[in-house]
Amino acid sequence: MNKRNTVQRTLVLETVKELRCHATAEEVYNMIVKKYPDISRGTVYRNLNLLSDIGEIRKVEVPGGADRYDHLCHRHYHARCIKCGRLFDVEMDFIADLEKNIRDTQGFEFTGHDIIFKGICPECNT
Amino acid sequence: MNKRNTVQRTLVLETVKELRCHATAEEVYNMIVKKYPDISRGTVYRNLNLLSDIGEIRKVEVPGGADRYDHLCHRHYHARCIKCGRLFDVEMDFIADLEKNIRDTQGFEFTGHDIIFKGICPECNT
DNA sequence: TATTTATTGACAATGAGTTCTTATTGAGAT
DNA sequence: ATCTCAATAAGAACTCATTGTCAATAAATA
Repeated sequence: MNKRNTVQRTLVLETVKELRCHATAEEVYNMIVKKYPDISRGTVYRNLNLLSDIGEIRKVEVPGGADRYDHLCHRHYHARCIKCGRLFDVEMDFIADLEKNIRDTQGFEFTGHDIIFKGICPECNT
Repeated sequence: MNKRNTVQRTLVLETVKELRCHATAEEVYNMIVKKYPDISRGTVYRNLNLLSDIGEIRKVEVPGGADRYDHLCHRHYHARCIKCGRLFDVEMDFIADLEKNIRDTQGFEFTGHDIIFKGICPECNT
């Protein structure tokens, strides 16, 4: 099951890099389709997953929204407005060793974490 | 727009309490439907959202998985197995003042947070 | 060049959740 | 106790993001 270099795969990787941080699959698709109209959505999804599996890009799963794909930019957290439901980036240092605080891992092998803050966004707070 | 006490609403609340922590909407629905076969999925979703809006239960949004609903047990964090997708409780002190670390709140009024660890559970790690 | 098989495009299917329409019902007013 | 009517329910249809299926295509290699 070795990987092949396809035009489509290369385009997906290039486009994620080009779009910088947290592009959605749809955004990547829309960008590619301008230059390569025959590409299918499925191919974009498949390659985004494959590229994140082999560590070329990072998948950021977002509750209540489309997954985001980052080229290797800084790790960050998110906040959701409890009124309008929108998601925002939070300016806070990434806590790399948060897993150390877990008392009893119970055999779980931790590989990372997400933090989702909740609150009311400026626009809803009037 | 005042709330009414309906049989269905009561059932949803009772069931979330009964199932203890982090039940999904689907689990709540499956439990209720045994005793009350006419309830609709929509009603369960609507009431879970309503009950969490008024603070009777707590919604835990899980990236890459269905939302969970906790009865008001002690605040705690969760871990999601990236292989089987199941959710586990994590034994770690609640960080009450985590919001203090946010550099620029940008007018956002924070009211809380969730942390979801990722990793591989003991059963999947064999 | 021929062969093998990973990958693609097209699109159906899924999962989670929301929204629509119509009918019903809880609870305050009479 | 009955009336009234907005809140709510049932059930279907829908959205959105994503995955699965499969015949056709095209990289890698032999």
